[in-house]
Amino acid sequence: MQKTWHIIADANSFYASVEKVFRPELRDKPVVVLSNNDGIIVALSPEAKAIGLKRGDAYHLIKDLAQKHDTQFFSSNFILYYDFSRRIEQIIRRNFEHVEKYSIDEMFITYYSSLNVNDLRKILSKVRQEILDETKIKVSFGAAPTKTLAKVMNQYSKKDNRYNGVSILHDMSKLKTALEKFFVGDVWGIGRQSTKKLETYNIRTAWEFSQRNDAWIRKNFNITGLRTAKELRGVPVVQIGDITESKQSILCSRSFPKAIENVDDIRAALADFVEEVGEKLRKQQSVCRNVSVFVVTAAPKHRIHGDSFWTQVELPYFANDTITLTRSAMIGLQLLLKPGVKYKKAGVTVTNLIPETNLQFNLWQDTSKILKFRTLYKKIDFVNTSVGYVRLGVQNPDNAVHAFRQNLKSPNYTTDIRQVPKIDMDKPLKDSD
DNA sequence: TCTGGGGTCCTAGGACCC
DNA sequence: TCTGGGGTCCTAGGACCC
Repeated sequence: MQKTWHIIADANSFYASVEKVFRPELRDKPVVVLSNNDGIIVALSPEAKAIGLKRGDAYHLIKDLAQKHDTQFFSSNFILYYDFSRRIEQIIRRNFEHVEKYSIDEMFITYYSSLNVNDLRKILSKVRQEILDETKIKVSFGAAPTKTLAKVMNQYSKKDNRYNGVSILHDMSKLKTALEKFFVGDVWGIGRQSTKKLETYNIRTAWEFSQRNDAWIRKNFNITGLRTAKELRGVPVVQIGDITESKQSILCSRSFPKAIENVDDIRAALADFVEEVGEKLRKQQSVCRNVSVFVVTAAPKHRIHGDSFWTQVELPYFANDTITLTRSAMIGLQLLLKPGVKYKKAGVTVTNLIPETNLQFNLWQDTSKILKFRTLYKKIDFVNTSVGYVRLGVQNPDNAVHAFRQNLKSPNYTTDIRQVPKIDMDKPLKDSD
């Protein structure tokens, strides 16, 4: 009989594993990847977890301790990680028909099959080995009748080496056992707030949560919580959007390495962010109607976070050219900035997106100007992706005070010919090379 | 000196309509 | 004494994910 399997493929400690690929001498060492500006930990190898480091720890606070354990730090190198993500995706797609990319290191597979559990295990193990051979990245598989249960099984396969990276829930009589040992806060869809609330009801395991009645769950955790509970019971209800589909909003924001007070510097930073957003918008062939701008002030001494201020500007027409977007963003920014205040972060979001082809004009609009901008930016995008560097006057590329601090970045080994790993031809090759 | 960034979905409440 | 009812759309903010 044909069965529907939901399978999640998830790369282990993805960013840290990618960094290790090119630095084999770090194989058994703690490796940590830092956020932009080398601020906090965003990924860590198992060895780094073992010495007590956690995702979210501030670099400057754990640096000394970590270095005692010979930890290697890296600034994040997204070009490199995206390239590996793409390679892994290709291998999965050549093996399975229904694949949804869920994040940079996760893919959901829907698999319709009458295979028995052992044959399914063989297939997943084979694909896992292909990925390991071709990219040197370890991927874990979890398979179950629902996506949420697949994520549960995936965690089991990651935590326990005996699974060899493949864990399948095929026998629903084993469901209770699997969920009774599973902390409710680790369930996909149950975050910090819900975990806290569940604690007050004395609910600690995924099993206890799943056994509550629908009305109670709906009341306390709304429709999302109810969906999670149903999935835990084995009823598939969760749908996800593939991240490769068109986005509904596009955001670019950045913390500054140093707080900025100068208005022109903030404007230049925001203009850069708008440009990035515009490029992404045009790449997915959308136009937007709203541009939101936000700024975050530098935090007072006794606080970690500053205050954040936000405003939204409606464009006169749906647009995706950087000139129109920048003009509106600057109007928004002007409303937010106060003299004498230092800012730590700024960002811009475009919302209310529709496909470019749906673009409608008002009767009284000067459409020739709008179309001129669109054509202009097709050309600018071409120039910028090939040889050139076309920017608006408000941007200030030679003096970007908001440039990242990235002191620990690895080379773009796989995407930049000048940065490919070099082999020293004077040294004799060993078998291990 | 120093603590990412980029998304999605849901809901309550307000505005507005008849 | 008593102060409609029902519907839609939009928005801000919260919770969650990686």
